[in-house]
Amino acid sequence: MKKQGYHHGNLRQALIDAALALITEKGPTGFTLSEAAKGAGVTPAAVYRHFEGREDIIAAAALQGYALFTDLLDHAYNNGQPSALAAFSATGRAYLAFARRYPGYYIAMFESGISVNRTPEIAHAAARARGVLETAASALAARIPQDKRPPARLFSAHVMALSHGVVELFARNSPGTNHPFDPEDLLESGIGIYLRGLGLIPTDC
Amino acid sequence: MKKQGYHHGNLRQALIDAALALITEKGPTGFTLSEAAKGAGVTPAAVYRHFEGREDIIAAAALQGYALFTDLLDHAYNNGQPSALAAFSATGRAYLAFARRYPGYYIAMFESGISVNRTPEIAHAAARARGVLETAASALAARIPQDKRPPARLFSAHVMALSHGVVELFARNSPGTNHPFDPEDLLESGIGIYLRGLGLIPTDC
DNA sequence: TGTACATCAGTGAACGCGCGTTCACTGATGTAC
DNA sequence: TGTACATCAGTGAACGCGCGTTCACTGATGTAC
Repeated sequence: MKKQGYHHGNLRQALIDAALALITEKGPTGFTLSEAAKGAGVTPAAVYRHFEGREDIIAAAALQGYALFTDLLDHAYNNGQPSALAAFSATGRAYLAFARRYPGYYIAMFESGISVNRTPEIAHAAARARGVLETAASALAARIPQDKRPPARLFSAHVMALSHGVVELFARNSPGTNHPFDPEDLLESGIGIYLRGLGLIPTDC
Repeated sequence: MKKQGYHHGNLRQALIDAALALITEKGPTGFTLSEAAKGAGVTPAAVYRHFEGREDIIAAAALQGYALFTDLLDHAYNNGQPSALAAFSATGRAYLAFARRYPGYYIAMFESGISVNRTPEIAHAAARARGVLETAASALAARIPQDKRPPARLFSAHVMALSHGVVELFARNSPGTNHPFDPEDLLESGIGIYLRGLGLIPTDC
């Protein structure tokens, strides 16, 4: 937050950061253009030098979020090392870790009402993130006999749904709600059981 | 919508219905007290005869939603008949069916920002719904050898998370988004693989 | 059955507020000569 | 190095709007006698 006089320096990013802070603190509804401007130490009118309007700020935040998300997933995937299974699990954990470490981005991406199809850029960024999960799923699927192999997209969709559900239902600290399970454990055990169901983890039957 | 003159008859329910319609159409943000009043054919001020304010309407809708949700889940569970497994699967399907048939209720319950702990009534209603899923999970868990049986709450949480994730990521028709999978198939296959992982459906290993 | 009256669900005008957005402007910066 | 000027990122005042909420009110309903 280095602000020296009339010109801001990097107002665009400062506005996105302010928006993320507001979203994190008060939910997607609690974000207004005016307040984001105030957060960045600037008049509401100045916002229009960098964004088309209120929604455009959230969209920009979501776009950044998808890029970061992809990076984290990709880093967790680690080119499928040390094993397809370990890499896949790590990717699942990274999903939850992202949601917990960057709630503002997560909300902008999934809860703000911004459609992935708002701009081609966002659609592309979201597709890249999905791509990482599907790559991880493919590598893992290769270990299942071809005739009983489910489409990789199907089970990456399962893992996405499970992860998203865990985030939304169990990783949001609604005041007063005390969840009986640690979200990380919940996701880990859920994916474990699921992978056993696919025959990718040995059962003792 | 039978409105005969000065007195409305059942304004309270009419307001809830108007709120649900608005929420369904425009999302949780697109709901305003004034517009709900207009939808019910009444002055905004009249709302205060029945509700404490804007949020109170959503809370009332959510409460009704939880009651209906519980009924549907309970009906699908059907006292565990014809089998624990079939009853459990039916309950999972009912989760998704509720979200698709009553999107307004679903949004009020899960996406509106209304906390389950807002009132004891809502908390209780939500707990009842969860109770049905846990009962179904318990009956099923009884078929797993006791020493390797996971807590019923754990795997009912898994199924809730998977179901919720499927609803949020794949059952919302964001304009322009074309999902490769039918949500019902996605949930069904996901639960199937999961149950196989628990050893509740025979594998051929 | 008819009248007086209490109850209560609605009206409609008014309010203050913060919002998003616009506009003509001005101060700072960087560049050409 | 110094000056003139173009560029552009910000200001600040103003706007119209719809919001939630309040208030004194009034019309409709139901009940006591």
